[in-house]
Amino acid sequence: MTTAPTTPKRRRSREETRQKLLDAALIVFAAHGFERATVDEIVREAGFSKGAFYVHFESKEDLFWEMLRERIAAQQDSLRQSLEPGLGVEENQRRILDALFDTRRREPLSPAVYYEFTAHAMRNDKVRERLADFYASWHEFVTETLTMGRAAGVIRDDVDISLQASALMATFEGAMIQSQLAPEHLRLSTRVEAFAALLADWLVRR
Amino acid sequence: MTTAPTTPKRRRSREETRQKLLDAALIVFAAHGFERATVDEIVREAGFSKGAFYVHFESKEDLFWEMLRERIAAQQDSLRQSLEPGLGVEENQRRILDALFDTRRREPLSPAVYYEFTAHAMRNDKVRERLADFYASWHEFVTETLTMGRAAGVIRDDVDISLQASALMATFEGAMIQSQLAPEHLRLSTRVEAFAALLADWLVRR
DNA sequence: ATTAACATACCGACCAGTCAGTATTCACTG
DNA sequence: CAGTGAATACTGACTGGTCGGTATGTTAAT
Repeated sequence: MTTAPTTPKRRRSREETRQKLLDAALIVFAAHGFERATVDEIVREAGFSKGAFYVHFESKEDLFWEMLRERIAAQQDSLRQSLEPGLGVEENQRRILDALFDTRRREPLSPAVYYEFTAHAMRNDKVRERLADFYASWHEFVTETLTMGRAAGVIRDDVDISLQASALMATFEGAMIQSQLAPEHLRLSTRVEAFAALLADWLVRR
Repeated sequence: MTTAPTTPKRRRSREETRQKLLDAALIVFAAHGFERATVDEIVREAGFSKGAFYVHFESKEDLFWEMLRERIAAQQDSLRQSLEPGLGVEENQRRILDALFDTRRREPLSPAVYYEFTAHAMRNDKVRERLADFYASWHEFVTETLTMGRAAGVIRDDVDISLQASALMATFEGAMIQSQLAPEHLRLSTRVEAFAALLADWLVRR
């Protein structure tokens, strides 16, 4: 009697290869961005040949979508885990903002990659619509979180919650750009606390 | 006796060519972005040959900087003109926010071009530093405007003004991204007024 | 005749995607 | 269990095309 039937060797190998390609893609995209990253470098990094790539993915963009899906899911999971609804008002508010910044700071894919692809999406309707779905899922996530905050009496409830979520997301995106781009003396990454305080002042019930 | 000595024909022709190339570049960059825009298409659009291009510009990136400088100056001029310090509080606040959105909406260079180049800058220190200078000039502009608003008693003055300017810029950048990217039901461009009201609520003295 | 302004042909590098071939594993048979 | 053919996973040389930049030629003003 053998051990419980595992997935066949073939199949396991296939999935391993796919995952290695995804991992390599994460590294290469982070280093060079979407346009400049080459399939050749991705497969070299993964230790495979070009042919292997096109067995697993239709195109470079196809691969990118897969990677994006994985990353966004991971980010949302990370955020969900850092929210503890049982804590006090002050503490919870701080946690939300800290978690927002921390999660993005730890992200292996640099903000530049997201912005580059966003720019790409702005020019291509098909791509834009697909990326908009991801954006919508973020919006939903933020709205849910704000709803929890309102229920706990932490978040102000005198404005439209969807608009509130949009505004929070907009502010956050902009802050991320600044943290990457702005000259040192204006950089917010070095004073996240101050910025978080501003955001809090805006969001919090008063 | 001839008429007053104008600039020599040679020279005038040279400057005209340069300007035509810049105009064509604006169109082509807007259509395809920085990476995908080709020098060939720019010169075709301008009605010249490739040789002419490299007489006037060192490289594609060189041309882009020139264009960026021109566009940002134009935007700031446009904003400056729409601010009339003599008006009432409510009216002036509305004008500031409207002007912000309007100016960017009318901009011939699409937001995508800025984001793509920003992403490019995030990966290259030399480029980043140079783009950061432009960012700093925007920050200075916004700070000056806020200072005027404070003097008029319109803008709240209980937070650091530099941070306030950064936050306003961040929010605005994010809103622009959303207006290009978000799905229709979340798009802010169709409800700028609501967003402006949120921003105002945050900025305005209370 | 000289020179500035521009034209044209070209180069070398790059790169996404293809395809015919190879090595490895699996399924089946006797 | 050995043997065998077929399917699978992957290889890597190749293609067709693109594009930034250059070298050299041509024209017209001075």
